[in-house]
Amino acid sequence: MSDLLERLRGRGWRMTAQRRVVAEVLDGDHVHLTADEVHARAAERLPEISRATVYNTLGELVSLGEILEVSTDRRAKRYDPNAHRPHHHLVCARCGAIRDVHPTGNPLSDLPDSERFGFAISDVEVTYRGVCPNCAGA
Amino acid sequence: MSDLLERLRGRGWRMTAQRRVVAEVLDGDHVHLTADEVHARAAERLPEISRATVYNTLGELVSLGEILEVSTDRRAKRYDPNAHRPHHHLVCARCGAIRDVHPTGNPLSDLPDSERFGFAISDVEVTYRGVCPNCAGA
DNA sequence: ATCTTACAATGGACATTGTCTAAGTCAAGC
DNA sequence: GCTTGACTTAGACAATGTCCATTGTAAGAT
Repeated sequence: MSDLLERLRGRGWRMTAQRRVVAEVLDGDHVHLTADEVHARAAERLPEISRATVYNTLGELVSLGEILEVSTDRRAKRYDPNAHRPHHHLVCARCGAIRDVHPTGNPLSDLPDSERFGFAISDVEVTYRGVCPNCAGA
Repeated sequence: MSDLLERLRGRGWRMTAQRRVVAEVLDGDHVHLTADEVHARAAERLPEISRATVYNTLGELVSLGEILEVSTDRRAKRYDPNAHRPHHHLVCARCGAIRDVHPTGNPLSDLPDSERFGFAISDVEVTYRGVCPNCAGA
């Protein structure tokens, strides 16, 4: 267990049983869970936790910069605990598995001024899609 | 009007009044409409057209490679008639406006083998986000 | 021109994901 | 141990999209 709970408490986050279990669910493996998956895992330990609370808590953690929202498909948003190192995503077109990746280079420098249309660009998001070894082997 | 309808007919697409108006709606300006916006514009000319038909027709046009689906936010998918020249998107973080952009370079070459995890990568999608001149001026 | 038939359109129910609200509950400070 | 404002809850609601059974029709065959 990392110091996520400590950091949150230090920021004046009111600590409730619900928030604790949500934070602990995310503070494990670097997988990319949906809100409902987080809710299911949280409910194993705190059966009465409501969906709304999970949604609220996830939204707060995103605002606090402790986790990232990832939308790689039209389905549910996923939550990425790896918020402290910039990265992009590699998604399996078959099974939807997501890996964090760290490309070299900066896509921003690939966009000439003439293609910026006066926008003040603040962020670039890159999603690689392909078939993972698991799905390809089948 | 381009030759979109001709191309579709040539591919054996059964031409109905509904499909014609949907194709014609898309065959105009290179804007990025949602399915419901397409439905609204189509209904101006064919008031009885149903939502399901618009969804079906858009899905078919995507399968045929005549238009592209774009998902730049968590809201509705948008449809991009500019399917014949590869491009990426620049999205206004305030108003959601979308522009097609053509970055130089190839993001694929920025992803070393060690970061591919055995995936057979087939596609890269780049989304630039920022504030458009309109929203910045306000 | 009419018939035939497979393919398309329709409307409405349903599914998924997420948001909102009013009322009850509780963590943390006094 | 109170008090209080923040938190949680259940369920209604919203937005987008999909599915299905029924009805309609485009286009080839006669």
